[in-house]
Amino acid sequence: MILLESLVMDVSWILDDLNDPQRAAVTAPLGPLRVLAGAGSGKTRVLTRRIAWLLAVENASPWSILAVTFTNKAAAEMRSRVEAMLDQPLGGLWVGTFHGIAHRLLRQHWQEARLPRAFQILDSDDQTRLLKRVLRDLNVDEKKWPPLAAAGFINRCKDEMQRPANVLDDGTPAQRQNQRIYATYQQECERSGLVDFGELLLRAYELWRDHPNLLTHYQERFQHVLVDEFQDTNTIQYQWVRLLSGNPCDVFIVGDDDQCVYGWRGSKVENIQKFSDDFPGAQTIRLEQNYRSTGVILKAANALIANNTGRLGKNLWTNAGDGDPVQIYAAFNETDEARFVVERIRQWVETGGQRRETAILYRSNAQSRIFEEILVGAAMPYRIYGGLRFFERAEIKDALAYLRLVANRDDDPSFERVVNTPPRGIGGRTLDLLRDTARAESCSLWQATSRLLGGKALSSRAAHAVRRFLDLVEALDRDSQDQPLPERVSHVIAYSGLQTMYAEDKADKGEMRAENLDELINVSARFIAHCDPVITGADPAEPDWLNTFLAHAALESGERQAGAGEDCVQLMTLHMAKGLEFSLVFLVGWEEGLFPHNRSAAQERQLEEERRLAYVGITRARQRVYLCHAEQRRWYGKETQQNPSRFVREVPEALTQDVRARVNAKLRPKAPPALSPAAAMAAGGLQLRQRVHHAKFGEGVVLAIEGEGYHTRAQIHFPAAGGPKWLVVAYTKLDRL
DNA sequence: CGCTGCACAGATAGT
DNA sequence: CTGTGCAGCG
Repeated sequence: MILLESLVMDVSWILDDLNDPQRAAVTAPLGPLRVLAGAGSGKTRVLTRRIAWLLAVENASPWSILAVTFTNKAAAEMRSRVEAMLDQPLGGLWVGTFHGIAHRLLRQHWQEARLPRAFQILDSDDQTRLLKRVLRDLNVDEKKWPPLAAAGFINRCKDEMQRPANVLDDGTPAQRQNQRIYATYQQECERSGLVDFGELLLRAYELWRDHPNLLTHYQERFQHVLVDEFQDTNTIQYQWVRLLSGNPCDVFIVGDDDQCVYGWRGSKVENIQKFSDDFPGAQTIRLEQNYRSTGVILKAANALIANNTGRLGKNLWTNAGDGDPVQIYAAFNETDEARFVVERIRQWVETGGQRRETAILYRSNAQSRIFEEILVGAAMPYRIYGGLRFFERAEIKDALAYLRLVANRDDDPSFERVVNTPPRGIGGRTLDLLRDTARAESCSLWQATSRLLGGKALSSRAAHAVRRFLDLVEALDRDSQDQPLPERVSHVIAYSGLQTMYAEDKADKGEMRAENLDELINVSARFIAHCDPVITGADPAEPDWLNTFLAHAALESGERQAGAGEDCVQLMTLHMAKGLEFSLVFLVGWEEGLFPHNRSAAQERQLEEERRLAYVGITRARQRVYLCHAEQRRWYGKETQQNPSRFVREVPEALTQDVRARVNAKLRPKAPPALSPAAAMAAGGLQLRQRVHHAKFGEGVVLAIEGEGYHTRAQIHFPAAGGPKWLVVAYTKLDRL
């Protein structure tokens, strides 16, 4: 094989730095291939090299390759890596998420998919809002049938490729009710030209299933299909890949069953396990050498994941030495935990480490708050990923709703969202009438409103207000039609009255919201500048920028790149951290109830998924990992006692080291020594901005004081000692200057 | 109709 | 603690 290659051409640039199994995967003969790639074993590298191999050695056209990833970020990175490697843009190459690719197909074949040309995408928030309305229409009590539960049911159905008609009737009233809600919701979506995330996949699947000529076209075109993170595919994604891969097929899938953490979204770890059954002749290659972590980190991760059953099994190993033990820190409470972490990062930076090489990983976003607070206090640059994203902000959704109405008048959720935003005198009564009419005539709210305006049903005052709204949207459309997108966005924000409404809102966040609206204009301008119509599915000849942008807003989480270049501590959920690596990793909140989460601990299947998440967390670390848990934590505003997570115990003791809580131990409330009068005076007498002297740190200034009595801590900036320090006042001798 | 204030429930993860 | 829903007043 090697000999043959050297005769044909020099392929060392593709294969040089690969180990044997990696090379075997990259150069494998065409046909179904499964690569089981452990954490840190060079998975992404193998995928990108395989694409390069197909292009350079197998003479594949970029046109014939489809690569699927799970996040937009991963897709963008893969494309740029391959393009960099081959030193040329590869326009014909399709790289994207399942949702992105499905969307592109539906835009291109909207007629065959029986969708209106300007169909819009519902994000989960939109979906829940729409469901609330559906539940009201069906007279279902929201208390008994939470909209979120209904959304869960519908999404599960779609993930399992079930239309309302083929939902299994198990005879329970609950199932019937859910089915009824699903059917009504679906009708509403159809009428409004709306497609939710699950629908994107299901429609794309049905598009091919019901149009054999289209399917054949794509089967012939995509000779080579590559799927990353295959362990996270759900039923419909799996079937979609099967449908696309004709026979013979070249399907190259990469995944790690131990990193399947999206079961809640319908992903099936079985998919990667049964691949070899469904794709005859499939070969399997295991990548087991880890290039990322120390021996101790790998052993810890291996020991933990060994508690799971039904794994495909692999044995991760490394050439690297053992390295430091896993550090375990038992914090008093969440504040102590955060202080400890930030202090250790400060030490890391002090000894020459980079902040961007450190990560704080938590189970749920709510945990980020306290870290943010402490990081701000320590003046340490940080970046939080996830949380409330740009396109999810209320003011942005308002603006997008106007834009969506401009694109498609029948978009009922958008209509409802802004019909009275800013307030123009359209209240609940009027809206009820509009809804009833729409329902009675099976038409959209927009159409119902137009009809009502022709009759006498509306009071003259309501009719006037409603007419103003319709005229406004028509005018927004007409007056901005010939403008480029950013001007259009700007026009809509200004003339809809949103800009004024938020600018005049003196309450807490008005000003920031007005700024965000301005930012939306910039975002749309950047979108035009950087968007590749080929990637987003726009018709390159005559892109419908408005629709393309609206789809982008729904599909792309819209995290802001600002500050990405700065050297920042990285904060994110364990889920988001999958695929990333850091030198120093803090895994925080390892407490029963929090991680594993309460709702997952009862069921073995879910517990195993939590364990895989723990595995993902540990294997993110190159050099050193900390497991932190707090004994007490504020939850829902009240203090709760917490026990260490079982996952802490599942790391063998021989690999761990307990961090002795020095200063922090003294803070524990257990039998606190009586506060001496002198200490009380010392604590009470300290003031902000006061200048003090410390025997070791020299002169300093008090930046912050918190706690009271015995617990009082002060943050004091000591220039001579290199920055601010938190001191327990009762234990510190400070001279006031 | 629109606003304010109060009661209440609710938070795992993300395309 | 925070966002949402609903009642009651201006």
